[in-house]
Amino acid sequence: MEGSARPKPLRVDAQRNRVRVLEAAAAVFAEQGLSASVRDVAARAGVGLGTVARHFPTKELLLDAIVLRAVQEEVDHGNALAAEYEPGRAFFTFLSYLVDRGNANRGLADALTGAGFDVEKAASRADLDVIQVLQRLLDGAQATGDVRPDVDAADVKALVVGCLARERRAPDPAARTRMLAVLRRGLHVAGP
Amino acid sequence: MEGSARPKPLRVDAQRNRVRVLEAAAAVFAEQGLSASVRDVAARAGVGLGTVARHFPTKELLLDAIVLRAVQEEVDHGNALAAEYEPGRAFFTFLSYLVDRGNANRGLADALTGAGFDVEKAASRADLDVIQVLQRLLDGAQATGDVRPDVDAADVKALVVGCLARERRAPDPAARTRMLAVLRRGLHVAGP
DNA sequence: TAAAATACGGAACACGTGTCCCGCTTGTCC
DNA sequence: GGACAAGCGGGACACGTGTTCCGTATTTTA
Repeated sequence: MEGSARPKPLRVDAQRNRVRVLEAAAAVFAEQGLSASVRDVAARAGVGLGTVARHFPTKELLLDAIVLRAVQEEVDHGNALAAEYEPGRAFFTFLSYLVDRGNANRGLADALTGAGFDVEKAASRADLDVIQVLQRLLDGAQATGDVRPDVDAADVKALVVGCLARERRAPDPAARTRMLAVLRRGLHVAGP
Repeated sequence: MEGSARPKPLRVDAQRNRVRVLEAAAAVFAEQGLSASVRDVAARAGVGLGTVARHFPTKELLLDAIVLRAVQEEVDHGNALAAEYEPGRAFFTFLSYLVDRGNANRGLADALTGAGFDVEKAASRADLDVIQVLQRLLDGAQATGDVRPDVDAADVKALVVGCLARERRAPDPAARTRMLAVLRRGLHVAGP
């Protein structure tokens, strides 16, 4: 009830360019992070600056379009995990998933960190949604005694940010495994 | 063999201004992070832009002066801990110290993260020194079996960055304690 | 196919920031 | 105390980046 109820449909070339801009923006932000310039996006899309600006009058709106879509995928994945696995496994699998995604996409890592993009402000839903899903999975894992009860979702998010910081320069799957193992162990409830 | 062997000693007002600039820079970078502007530093010091630029021709040199000094303190503290406590305690105390410092000084947190300052490049000694001390303390704690043997200093540094990310918006001593507890537990060797 | 509406490209502008420069001031030395 | 060197302030410049604007090109519609 939004994209189809517009007063006037976009011209075909405008539709095509909009898609191109979105694809280019996704690629550029994934590679360079959210501080990449709008010029880079326009060049990658093969369009002029004005075209980008018309579809997304402000860089923040362009970031919203990209980041919100990606975050929605994360939220969906988190909910799917919650439905499929028992709480503890769902939670820790989601952690691993977040780390993988953040390492593969610098823009997402930036969004999680809050670098160059105030997630809580304009695109408020974005970060909060990740936090909310994280909280939901965390609640489940804490209820079953799989995770120590004192930590909250913001703690977990920060730990994920730490994992992303590890591979910022040189990707290293072994390090990723180690970091996640430390998190797993650190978050587990103290044994008897 | 450096500050006193200059061809000509600085004029007294130049010496005074140099100190003022350094103090202002330390304060501004601590508050705003390393991306704070040189103009802010000059204004805080009560001097003109030219004065800052003469003493530190480039922002990078100014950052070096501030960051290297602060990092040196951290290194010294780490070495003192190594001398005073047994390895495990020295290591975990140093972690706590790094987190406290990073939370109290946004510039140091930026330096640790590598935000707005390529520590490994010009001021190479800076970050590497923290890494080295961390590695030294870590080696000791691993030798005594206090810390799991697979992690390296870069892993630990990244985890500290994660702790700093937690309090970036709103300082929260309770969260800090929790995060450090998670780290402690996560880094401990697996029990029998 | 011709007229009107719509979109395009990229130059121009605004703004923040690091760096450079020069006329004036202040400290130093005889 | 006067001459000269050294330092000072802050305006000017260079540069990157987000945003705006308008003459031209393309699509839509009658």
